[in-house]
Amino acid sequence: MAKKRKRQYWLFKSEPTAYSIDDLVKDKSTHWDGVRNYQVRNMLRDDVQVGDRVFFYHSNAKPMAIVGTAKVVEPGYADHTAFDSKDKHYDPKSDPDNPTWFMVDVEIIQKFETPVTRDDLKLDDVALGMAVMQKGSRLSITPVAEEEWKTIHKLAGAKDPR
DNA sequence: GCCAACGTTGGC
DNA sequence: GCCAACGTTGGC
Repeated sequence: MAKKRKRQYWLFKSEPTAYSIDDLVKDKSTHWDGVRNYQVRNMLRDDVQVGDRVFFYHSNAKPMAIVGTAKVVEPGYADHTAFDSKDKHYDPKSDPDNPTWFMVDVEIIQKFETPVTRDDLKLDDVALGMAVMQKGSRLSITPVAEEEWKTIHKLAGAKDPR
């Protein structure tokens, strides 16, 4: 039997005006579409796997915060919004037979009762080390260490369900 | 292949 | 609203 890959952790950014944690609570699961950055594309295509855990982060928001968690339920596949000329993220250069852009599906685990705000994150040494906290960090998806995953659950006063 | 101009992201 | 930090584009 093949050796089981260890679960990995990620942080996905979204502007709540575009898609918020409440939208995910309502939808239960969603396509994480619209990524148009090659570094992030590579992660969605190659690295993000079913069962991986995801922090949902609100960017450009009041407050900016980690607002909940989700899990990956479908690995990277073609982002069909790139093929739709009416879509905001339409990219005529992406060929359906050899797509440029990828997305994954995620499903809600929990919305934190107490979001962990960016200001909170600054006050914790472990949280402060997260990729999303580094100056100039613009990637909409970044890897998260297991220690960071646990620390943020503590800061949220939340359980980390299996 | 270089790099200046331009556009976008996203914190402050 | 400002602007730093990038990523992308296109002329050369």
